[in-house]
Amino acid sequence: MPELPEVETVLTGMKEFLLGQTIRDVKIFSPKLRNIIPKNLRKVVVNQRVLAMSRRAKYMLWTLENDQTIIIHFGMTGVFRTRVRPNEKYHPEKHDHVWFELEDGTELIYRDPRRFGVMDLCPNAQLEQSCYLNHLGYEPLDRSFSGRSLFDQIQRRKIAIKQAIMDQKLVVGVGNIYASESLFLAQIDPDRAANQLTYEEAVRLVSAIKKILKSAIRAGGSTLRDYRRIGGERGYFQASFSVYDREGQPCPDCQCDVKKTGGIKRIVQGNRSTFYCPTKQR
DNA sequence: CTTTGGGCCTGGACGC
DNA sequence: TGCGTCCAGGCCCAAA
Repeated sequence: MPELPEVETVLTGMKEFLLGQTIRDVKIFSPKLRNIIPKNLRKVVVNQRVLAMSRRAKYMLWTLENDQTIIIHFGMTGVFRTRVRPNEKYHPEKHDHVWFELEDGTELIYRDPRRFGVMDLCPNAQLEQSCYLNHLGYEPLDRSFSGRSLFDQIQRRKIAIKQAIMDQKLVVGVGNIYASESLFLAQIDPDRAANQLTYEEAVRLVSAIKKILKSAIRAGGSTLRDYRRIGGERGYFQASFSVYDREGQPCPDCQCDVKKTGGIKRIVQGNRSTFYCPTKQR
């Protein structure tokens, strides 16, 4: 469950019941995710209050009283679900990896079938220098991420612009879906070399990225397969996709004869699917 | 420095 | 029904 809008939506949902609460217990069922969950997680976390919750890139961060932070990344298929005051004891289901119990009895379960996610600890003071955060680029919704900053960053990049905006060293949080959608809104061909964009195109692209991410957050993210909000609800931004996963269909306000043009095209860039409209995107 | 390709994992859809 | 292949929202790292 991956990109920025999904992480932001889950963060907002989880703040409502986790922020300010004390973690009463933790159990790890399978420590092997992308990295090994630290053995001392339980020891470090139990009886600690969650003082702050935030997001950096696609990472969710829980700041504890003891100046430690829990770092969580959902990989491709990570989800949290809750159980509230269950009558029967919890038995882990397939792919349940970590279980938290809160002071009010709420149980929080991390599930991740493909185990590409991350759960780790880091002292607050070292968080920015940690291997997870130290190389990350601009937050796309920050004012500092502008047409100028993107334009400057891509001057030496010959890769396709679509791959450039998915590079977390440049700008974070933009994954495969929102990269395609942003490039459609900016009317830029995803296969253009990054350093061939004009300044005006960079401005247009940055404003498209911000607009797409904000409206996806308002829609609670996109649910294609695994992603769910904390209460199990689906996001509904997928209903607003212009091009993603719509190969052969007309794009919004399409004036073409789709029988002739073939509609939206799917290409592969860096082993990932890209969807775009060859007529509108140049 | 940048770029490319492989690897990490499981499950679902599809063709035969 | 079963088997093989391909595909999936992310990220890291070695090698060129």
